Amino acid sequence: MFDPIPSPVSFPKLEEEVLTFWREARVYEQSLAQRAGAPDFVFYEGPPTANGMPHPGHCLTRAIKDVFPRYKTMRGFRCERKAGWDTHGLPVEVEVCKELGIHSKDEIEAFGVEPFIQKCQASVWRYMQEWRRLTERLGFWVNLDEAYVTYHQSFVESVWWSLKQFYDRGLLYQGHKIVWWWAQGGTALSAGEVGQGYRQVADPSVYVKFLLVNVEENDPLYGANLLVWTTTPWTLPSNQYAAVNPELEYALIVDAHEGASEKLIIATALVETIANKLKRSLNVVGTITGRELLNKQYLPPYISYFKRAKWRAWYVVPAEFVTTDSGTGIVHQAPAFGEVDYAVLVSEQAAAKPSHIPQLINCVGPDGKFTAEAPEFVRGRWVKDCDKDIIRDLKSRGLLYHQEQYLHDYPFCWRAEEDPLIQYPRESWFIKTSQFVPQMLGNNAEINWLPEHIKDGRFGKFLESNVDWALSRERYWGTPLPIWQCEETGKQEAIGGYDELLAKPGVTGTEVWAAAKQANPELPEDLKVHKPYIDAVTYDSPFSKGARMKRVTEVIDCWYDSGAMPFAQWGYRGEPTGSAAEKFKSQFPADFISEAIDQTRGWFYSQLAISTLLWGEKQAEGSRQQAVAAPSAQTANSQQPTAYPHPFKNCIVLGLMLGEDGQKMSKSKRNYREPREIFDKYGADALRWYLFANQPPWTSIRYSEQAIKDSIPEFLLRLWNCYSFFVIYANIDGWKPSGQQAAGSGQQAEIDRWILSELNRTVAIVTERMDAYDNFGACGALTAFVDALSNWYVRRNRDRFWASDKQSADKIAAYDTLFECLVTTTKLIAPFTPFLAETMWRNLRQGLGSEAPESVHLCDYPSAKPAAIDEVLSERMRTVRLIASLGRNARSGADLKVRQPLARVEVILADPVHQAWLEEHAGVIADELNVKLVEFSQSPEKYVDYEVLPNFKLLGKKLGKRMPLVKPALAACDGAELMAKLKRDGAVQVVLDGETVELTSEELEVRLTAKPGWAAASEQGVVVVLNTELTPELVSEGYARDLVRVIQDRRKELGLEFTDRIEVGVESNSAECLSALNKYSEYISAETLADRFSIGKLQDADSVVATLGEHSVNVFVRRA
RNA sequence: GGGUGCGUAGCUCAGUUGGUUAGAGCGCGGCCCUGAUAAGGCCGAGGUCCCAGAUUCGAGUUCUGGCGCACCCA
Repeated sequence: MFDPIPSPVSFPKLEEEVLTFWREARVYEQSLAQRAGAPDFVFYEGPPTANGMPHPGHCLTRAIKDVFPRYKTMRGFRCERKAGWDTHGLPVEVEVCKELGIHSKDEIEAFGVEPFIQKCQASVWRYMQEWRRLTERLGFWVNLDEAYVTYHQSFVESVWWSLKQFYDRGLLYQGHKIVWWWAQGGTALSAGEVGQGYRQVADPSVYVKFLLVNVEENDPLYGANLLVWTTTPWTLPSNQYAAVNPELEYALIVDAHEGASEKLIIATALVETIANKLKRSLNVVGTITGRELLNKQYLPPYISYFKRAKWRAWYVVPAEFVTTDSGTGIVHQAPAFGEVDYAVLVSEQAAAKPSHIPQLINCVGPDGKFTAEAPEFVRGRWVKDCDKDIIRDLKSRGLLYHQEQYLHDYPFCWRAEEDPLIQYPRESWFIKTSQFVPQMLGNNAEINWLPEHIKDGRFGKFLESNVDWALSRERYWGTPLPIWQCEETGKQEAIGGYDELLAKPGVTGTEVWAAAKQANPELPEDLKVHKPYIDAVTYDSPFSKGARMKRVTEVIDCWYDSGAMPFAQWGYRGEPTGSAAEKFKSQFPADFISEAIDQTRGWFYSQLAISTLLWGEKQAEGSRQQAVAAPSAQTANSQQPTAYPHPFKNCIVLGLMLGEDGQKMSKSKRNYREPREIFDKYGADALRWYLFANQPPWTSIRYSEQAIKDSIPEFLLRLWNCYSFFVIYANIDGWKPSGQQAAGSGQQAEIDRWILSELNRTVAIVTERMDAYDNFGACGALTAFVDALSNWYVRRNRDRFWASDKQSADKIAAYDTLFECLVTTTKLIAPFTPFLAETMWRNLRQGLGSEAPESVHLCDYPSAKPAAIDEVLSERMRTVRLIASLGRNARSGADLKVRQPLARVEVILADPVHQAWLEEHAGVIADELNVKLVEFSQSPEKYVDYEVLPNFKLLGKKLGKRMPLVKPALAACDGAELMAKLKRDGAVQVVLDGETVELTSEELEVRLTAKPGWAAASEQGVVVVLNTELTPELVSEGYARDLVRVIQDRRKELGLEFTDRIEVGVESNSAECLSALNKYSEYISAETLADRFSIGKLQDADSVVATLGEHSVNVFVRRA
């Protein structure tokens, strides 16, 4: 006996039961233990930040991360799934600041770094429970209990180890970086934060004259001014260069107005635009190329306020970014306040002699106020407030040529809305990733990206434009940068671990941590490698006697943490042996990772960059490349290079999930539902199936509650109904599996052979698709199979299950077949909808004997039996289904409902190849269409027109340009004649361009259409014609079928069991009708399990009124 | 401004190496079937496959240029 199926089914409730079972039976652990010694399938969890509530978009990520490991496990691999948490970074600090009601770094310092980071550590887990719950409830199997955590000491030390490798190889250096700077708060903002703060504002746009100097008197440029454009007047005191595009043409103009005359240089293309602005004409007296302007010196607007050393400034430099879209074609350059400007300085520095390297001109302090080097009238003032005064000053000195307002988007601080951000140079630590672009590209080339365009598209392009990784952050809660610096000489060294630090000579400062721990024993040990405790640890400088080594103050970008997880999750520090080394080696590189597309520059990059720099490429036989990680003297335990790709081989890049309104998901807009609500209402499987089956995972997906809901009837419920049907009747009949699979003998019913063929075809497709990481394709095959099972196999075979002889071989074969289909399907769907699969399995396995695993997730994935696949049979059955469909279509057109039996249908096939087989199976068609006779017409001309069409695909190559002539030439012939000739000779001749061409039947396609006037339907070379004549016998039988239906409805209404016997009575004014029913009383009784069928009232039974044809009938039903 | 991706039915999306009648689901209207079924089937309305060029005998599909949207970068 199988357990009876609850009705109506509640998937969420079943899922909760499954969760309990998984937990209690430790099924995940078993699934791993079972694969001990099996080949590893390596999965990396990209660490989420448990610093916000999870939303449906996270469900997609977590579902995709689940389905492939489950699949691979069932396919025989061992797939450990170590969870991870990303715990460092500014977002955590901001959360804590919010809680404390503070904003700036000063306020954090005032609060105290020590309690601050303690709060950060405690705050990281704010939403942990939600994340755990989501993970578990979604059915994402991952080892949460042994998750890696980026603030843990072992993780931090692993990161230090890798940074030490880079430092020792000269890949970690200090430099400047232009950042978006919140001057009032004294902090840089990340790109994401900057993006949040853009607002449209009007800024002054000024055209300023820079007089060319050191020009010969006879030079046409003598006395000329560069007309320079800027929208940030406050940067003019820090002017360093003027940039032109060497490829552009510039005009020397003479502007005479108000009695004066001045010589100006502007881009030729902009002369007219500027003249229009001034509302006067400008006289072009000569032209000069941008290239010729290079290196010309000019007088900067505020020269006297900056003390220049021996290096050069204030001359014309080339810059490709200069365009004629706006301005003057000459751009003021203040490298301190713009990333592109800064790049110009860097290239000038590179070109300069070592003794004359230009330095950055910057007369603004980190507080956003002008310094002593600035003109006196702005000193000490906030730069943005000085725009007007500077403009006034320029005007009074005759340097201002033109001024206007300029509308543009400008970023403000998202935490202090009134504070505009400025670009500002900060000292920063960099990793020299740009040196490794070829290696990173080589590594990338070997990765299997899904979708493929990521490789050479977004990700590849990003790698090509690689700039050095700005690693450091002037913040508090992050992995401390492990560089200690000599306070005397400034010399530095990297430290690769806490123990290494403690082993240094003359170490002091550890007592700071010890004291803190004593004061608060609850403090996690992990904090001792964090600020401020680690900063307190100093040691004797090897560089200068008596000096101390102190740590630099920075922490690192938390993206580095995430990218280091392939080794840091095990705390691996390059040891050749030991447990961390073993774990690392067996779990590197990953076979599979997945995140959304926003991780292109995030985790995908951080992993690839770190891995490529650390391990390079193993040299293949005859490889053209040197391994990049060649061991050097300083890195004695440097790692062996690894073959590309690493650290991941296959990566599914998910699309972003949008809210119900197509906008970004946002809590405030309420454009999505909390995952928990979805689980309670529809269940995790419904959500998972929606995510897997509705679209390829990389398309951006619009959250749709309706679509989640729809996945229940479309797939889950349809399968469930097949399963439910099986259990109901198997229990009624006391069926027990024979232990043998459905018989493969010649005796096997064709339809059984058919569904098993479909089943095996499905298995083949699903495994092939899943091996290619295509869950969408796999789901499509599963949907098609469940449809075939439900809407053809089960429906067509109900009679076999209802047969009264419980031991009939045919009945048992039907059970065997359906059982095999269900068991196999259950395993097939297990990775996708693990809960439904488990529920079905736990019941069905009772038919499999005691050896059957207790969980479907402990089973091996089915493999296709090629011998069971019969493509010809598939095609034949498709034709049967097509005929049935056309027959119903024809009935509908003739207004003849299916319950009305008809005498005959005629079927006409354009291609008779399967006709003989179909004739043998005419019974199925007759039954489906409720007709007495199915004929395959030999003389169909009276019903159909033939249309002979060319097979374009085949003929296109053969005929080329004559192709368009074929269709009209064929249409001009009589279709029936062509058809006859084709049948006889296998080919026909047509004349094209005066030339006779022979076309074989293979090169032609014959279409049939029903002639008008018949109850007929046609499609794809098949016509079905109904005989619509109704005899009194047929009408009577129709009444009987109608009545059966009424009685069945009534049984349901009365809540009778499937097996209950009943008594039936009917009364009617129509003697004709009653006699018709009486004639079919045996049929009616058999169909409805009636012990007695009588004309007249039944006592103790309410009647229902039914309409049979024209007649009204009272029907009585009661339990026998 | 640059890069990447996407524009197919009212909505959500499929559409294989180019092949001549462009599909599915939902929704809408009508009908049918059903003692496993919260299902299922049939019919109907609904499409300038974003636009324009090019290649080709033939383009939703390939190429070029626009337009629109999204994301990333500036």
